[in-house]
Amino acid sequence: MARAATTSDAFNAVAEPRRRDILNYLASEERAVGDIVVSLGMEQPSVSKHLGVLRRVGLVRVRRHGRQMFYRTNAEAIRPLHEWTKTFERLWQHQLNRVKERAEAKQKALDKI
Amino acid sequence: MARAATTSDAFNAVAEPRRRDILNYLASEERAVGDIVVSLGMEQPSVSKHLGVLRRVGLVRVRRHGRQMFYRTNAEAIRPLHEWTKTFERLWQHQLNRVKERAEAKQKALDKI
DNA sequence: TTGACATATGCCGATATGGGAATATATATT
DNA sequence: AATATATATTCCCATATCGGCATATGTCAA
Repeated sequence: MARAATTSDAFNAVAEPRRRDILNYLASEERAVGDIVVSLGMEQPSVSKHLGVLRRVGLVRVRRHGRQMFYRTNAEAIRPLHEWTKTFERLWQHQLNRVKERAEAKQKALDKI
Repeated sequence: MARAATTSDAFNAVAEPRRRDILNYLASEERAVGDIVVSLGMEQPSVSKHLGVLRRVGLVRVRRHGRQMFYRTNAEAIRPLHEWTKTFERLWQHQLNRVKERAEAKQKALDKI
C-alpha cells in the first residue's frame, strides 16, 4: 500500500505547502480561481487541482458566479487539526518550563562565583 | 515532481494516522519500541520506520538504554502546527456565530406563528 | 451561433510512499 | 565466543502523488 490519499482527510490535504498557501489566501475573503493563480503565482490547472482536493475534504466551499468560481476556506474543517495539536499544548509548556528552570539554575550557580 | 517527502516537515510527517497514534502514545511518557509494537499492534519494522520519520523531523527524541531505545514525543515540534491552525480560530468562531444567529432568527420567526 | 473567457479534467513521467519479508546491527547474557 | 534479544535497515511492490501540457466543459457576449 502507498501513502494515504490526500483526499482522505484534512491532515493529508494540509500537508502540501501550496494548499496551505491557498487556505491562508482564502481565509479573509472568497476569491475567484484566477485571483489565486495571479496572487500565488501558480499554474491554473495546478490551482484547480489543489482546490479540488481541498473541496473534497471540506476545507473550502465554492460558489459559482457566472463563469467564475469563488472559493473560501471553511475554517470549521481545520478545527480537528487544531484540537489534535492542542492535546500537546500542556506538554510543550511543561518542556519549556523545564528549559527555563535549567537556565535559571545555571544563572544562579554562576552568580555565586 | 512527486509529493513532498514525509521527512521534509512536521506537516507531512503527521499526515500519516499511525504516526499520530505513535505521537499520542509517546506523549505521556517515554516508551521502548517493543512497547509501541505491542500496544499499537503494529509490525516492528513498521514502527521503526515511522519512528525514523518522526525523529528526522524532530517530532520525537530518543534515548538508548541497553538494547532498548526509548522514544518520547517532542511536543515543541508540534507547536508550529498548532500556531498555523490557530490563525483560523477566529474564523470558525465567526462562522459558528453566524450559524447560531441564523438558528435563533429562525426560532424567533417560528415563535411568532 | 460563434467566439472569448474561466475553470476543470485527462494523460504523462518522475518520484516518494507504506507494508511485508528478510536481514543487518547493536547490546546483553551465558 | 556463541547465542539471544531489541531495534534498524534493505529490497520489493502496488499505488498515489504533483507538475506540465493539452484539452474539455461551462458560461457570457456579440
